[in-house]
Amino acid sequence: MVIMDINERKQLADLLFPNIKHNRDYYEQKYPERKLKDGAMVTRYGPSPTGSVHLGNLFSAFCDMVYAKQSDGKFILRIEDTDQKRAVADGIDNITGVLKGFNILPNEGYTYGGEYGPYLQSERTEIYQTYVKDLIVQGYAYPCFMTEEEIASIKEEQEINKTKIGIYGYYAVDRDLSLEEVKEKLNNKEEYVIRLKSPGNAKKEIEIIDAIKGKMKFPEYDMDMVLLKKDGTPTYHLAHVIDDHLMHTTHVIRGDEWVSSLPLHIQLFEILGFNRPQYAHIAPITIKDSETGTIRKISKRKDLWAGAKYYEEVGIPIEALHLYLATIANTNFEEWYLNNQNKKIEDFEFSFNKQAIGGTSFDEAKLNNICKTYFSRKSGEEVYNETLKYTEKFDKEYHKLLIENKEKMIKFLNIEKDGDRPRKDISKYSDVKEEFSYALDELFIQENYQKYDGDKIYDINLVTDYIENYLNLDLNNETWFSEIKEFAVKNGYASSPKEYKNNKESFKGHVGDICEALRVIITGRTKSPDLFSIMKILGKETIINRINLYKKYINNC
RNA sequence: GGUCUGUUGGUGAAGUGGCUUAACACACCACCCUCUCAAGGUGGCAUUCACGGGUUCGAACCCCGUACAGACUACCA
Repeated sequence: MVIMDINERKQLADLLFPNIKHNRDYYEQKYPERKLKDGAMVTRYGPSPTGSVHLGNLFSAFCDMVYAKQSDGKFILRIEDTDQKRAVADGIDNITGVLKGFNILPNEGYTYGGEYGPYLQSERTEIYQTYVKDLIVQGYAYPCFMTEEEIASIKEEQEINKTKIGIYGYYAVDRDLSLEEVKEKLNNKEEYVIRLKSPGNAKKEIEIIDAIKGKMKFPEYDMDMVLLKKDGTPTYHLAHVIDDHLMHTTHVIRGDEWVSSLPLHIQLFEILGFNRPQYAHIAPITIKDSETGTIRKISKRKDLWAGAKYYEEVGIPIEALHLYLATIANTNFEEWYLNNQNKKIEDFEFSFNKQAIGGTSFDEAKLNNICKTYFSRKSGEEVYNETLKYTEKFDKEYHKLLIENKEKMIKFLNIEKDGDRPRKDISKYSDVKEEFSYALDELFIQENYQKYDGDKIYDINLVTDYIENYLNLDLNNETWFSEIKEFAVKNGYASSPKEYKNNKESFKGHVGDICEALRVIITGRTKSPDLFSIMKILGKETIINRINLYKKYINNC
């Protein structure tokens, strides 16, 4: 075995990369240190355009944004598209579109521009190769001609021997090929990858401090990992190290599926002579599988809510989703927000040591509750306007009705909004149509008492008498209620449920029963927001029409 | 098989050796308020922090072992 000397390595490097013009100093100068204030974090989100975006991606990008923003740093969007095989048409547009749609806005990167581009890894091949060329000269990388079959049989052997799987030490057969041998293989047009010639010793231990997970110990990395693939494009590992160095990332926030490759990344930073960023590995969003009972990562296929599109389609407000992401990002956010109801997410100081270490389970009920609270704090007009944006895209018919009935709808949406106990009955934009189906005649006629789930038939004469002869829509709520009590008493009903309960034989029922009849006839359901408010908005004429509608309904029964 | 990381009520979780008779929120249940619902109020819901050992005057918190779960172990990211 002959180990190449420096001159041979230089020859090899030129042989392998004849077209690389620049040396690494060129890039080091091209991408100088950023001029940011002390403590500013430079974060980056690096999606690969392989399909639809899911909640976990959104969460990761959200964290990047929040930490950069609060420290007056930079949040970079870098597209990690080095694997052409996995690329999906429109993948990139989809990602940028979804991020924008969810109001997660990078301040530098692909489509956002900046001084540290290109931000598409597929356009950075020359940069990666420049550094790899240098690594070959340094003796830290070499061409490996092993075929897929050879590697597979090594893996098989390692499985049988129960040793560590991979290409390292004894198994790295092309590690110390002589220059002549390499030339010969090259002449034979043998295909090759460039592998790291790892200087690590697995018997030694390294310690790494992760901003979220804390102290972690690993054996030193000793595998000859692929740096450049057969087609000359980099693997994730190489691209990560070079990009984050050149873009001056200060904090690598990424999913914790990467912690296992941390020793590799650390080693790459070392042999390349780069300062390394801080790492913050975030826990994946998990779910307890209802079938198996086990905890697993969320899955776009199995979990409806896992896909980013779901939130848009169903009408979850972006801000509410941000609130939810913030509560899973920092464990103390929820309580803070409860105590600081009028503050915004931006006012909260996120910190890595308040970030969950284990998997964070998705809690749909909690999201729902956050949404309800969100809606309850919005005025009727705000809810109207936001709903309009939603229906424009997802419910054209209803959208038209909303526009035609703006004033009226806002009034409905404002029912029981004032005071410190606003209604909490809407959790998403699509609920508006559902919850206020009685508001508009067009919808009500369609629905026509189908929602009524009881089997009572209400006294039409009593209701008609009340509406025609007693109802005064100019009153306020309290006087209205005392009047309907009087009406109840006049007709042999008790004025309160309590009174009725104590003396059932003397009454036909109580005010509540009359209200129930009114409610069902007017709204088609046994539950509704404040009845008098609804009647006021609807007006006497509409109410009378509904009584007639109810008559028809009864006759058909 | 190997490496790494986790394991606190129905759920999300707080907790970094004495302030913990385990916070808070969601869910659930009961009662109250009440014309229905939503909301609100009051109370209930882990005698115990996966299990077994150890260190300590003292442990959910530190150490060791076991079990279980998750991630990685690709020329994918």
